[in-house]
Amino acid sequence: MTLSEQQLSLIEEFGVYQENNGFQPAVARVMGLLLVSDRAELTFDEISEALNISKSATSNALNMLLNTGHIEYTTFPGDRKRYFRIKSSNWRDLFEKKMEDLSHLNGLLKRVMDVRKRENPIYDAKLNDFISFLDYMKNRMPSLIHEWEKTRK
Amino acid sequence: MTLSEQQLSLIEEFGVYQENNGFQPAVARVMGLLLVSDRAELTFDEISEALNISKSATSNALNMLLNTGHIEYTTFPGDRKRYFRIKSSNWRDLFEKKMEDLSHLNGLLKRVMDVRKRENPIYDAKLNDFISFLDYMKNRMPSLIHEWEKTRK
DNA sequence: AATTTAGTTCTGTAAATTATGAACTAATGA
DNA sequence: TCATTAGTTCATAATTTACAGAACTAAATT
Repeated sequence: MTLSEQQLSLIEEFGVYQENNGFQPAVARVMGLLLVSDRAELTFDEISEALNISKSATSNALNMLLNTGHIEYTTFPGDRKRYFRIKSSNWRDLFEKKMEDLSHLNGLLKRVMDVRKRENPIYDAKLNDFISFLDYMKNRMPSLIHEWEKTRK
Repeated sequence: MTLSEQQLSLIEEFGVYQENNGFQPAVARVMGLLLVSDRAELTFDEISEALNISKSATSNALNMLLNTGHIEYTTFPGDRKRYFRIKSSNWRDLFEKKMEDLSHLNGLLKRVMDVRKRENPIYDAKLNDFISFLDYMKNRMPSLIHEWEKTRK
């Protein structure tokens, strides 16, 4: 399997992006490779060779991605290899994780408001604003998604 | 300055949350402390003592947060100390960063679609869907924010 | 039965991160 | 003038992480 310059640099850029989302470097590169490769499904050895990472790193990365539900694999009769691919259903999950993350933040901020006893309540107004903003966004999400789905048909 | 059990554990939880957003542990704790403390403004030594971190770690954390615009300070005549507080304007920025991050992702995904030559275009449909979904969300954001502002008045 | 294949698991370690403590500075106060 | 205050800077120590390489396993193939 050969990768173009563009594919290689996109793997790196996507890799860095996913490192910032908490993935290990090699794990993030595997995701990038499965995303940009011309073939949707790649074997263990193809991944290891394309990214120039050891078998142990490859094994670790693939198992991590399998456990977290980011990839899956198929097999073919009479072929012991597994063919790994990105779980396409996971795109929407990625968005939802960001939203859940904001929800988590909002939970923390609400507890902040409960816990602290500010002598000067001026500082509370802005924080309350933000909390209500996040609540509003969260409430609007389902209808937004619904509206988008309508535009698709 | 004394902190309740609740405040202490909230500092830790918020700290972990911000570590996942790429902040150093001590930096994340300083943000947490400034957020939950009863007084909105704290001095260098109060921060250092409350969190039990060295002066150098405190200095590093405060300068980092000042440089990135997360905190600011006031001074008072005849008092050499600086009084640090969270920049309240930064709440909305936090949300915007998440949105920009999704925008960055979408840019990468569009390039993925350009670069790869999938023999089986079935895998492309889902990705295209997600790209269009992110575009839709981005376009709707300004009006959503506007709507929220109206509910506030 | 021996070899190959498709991985996994187990050390070891290089590199990066994060914090400490000690020495320093620059301004203020006694 | 000497001490104190409010920090900063630097060298270094302690962790953490991330991966390589070698040894291993379990199934299939020869």
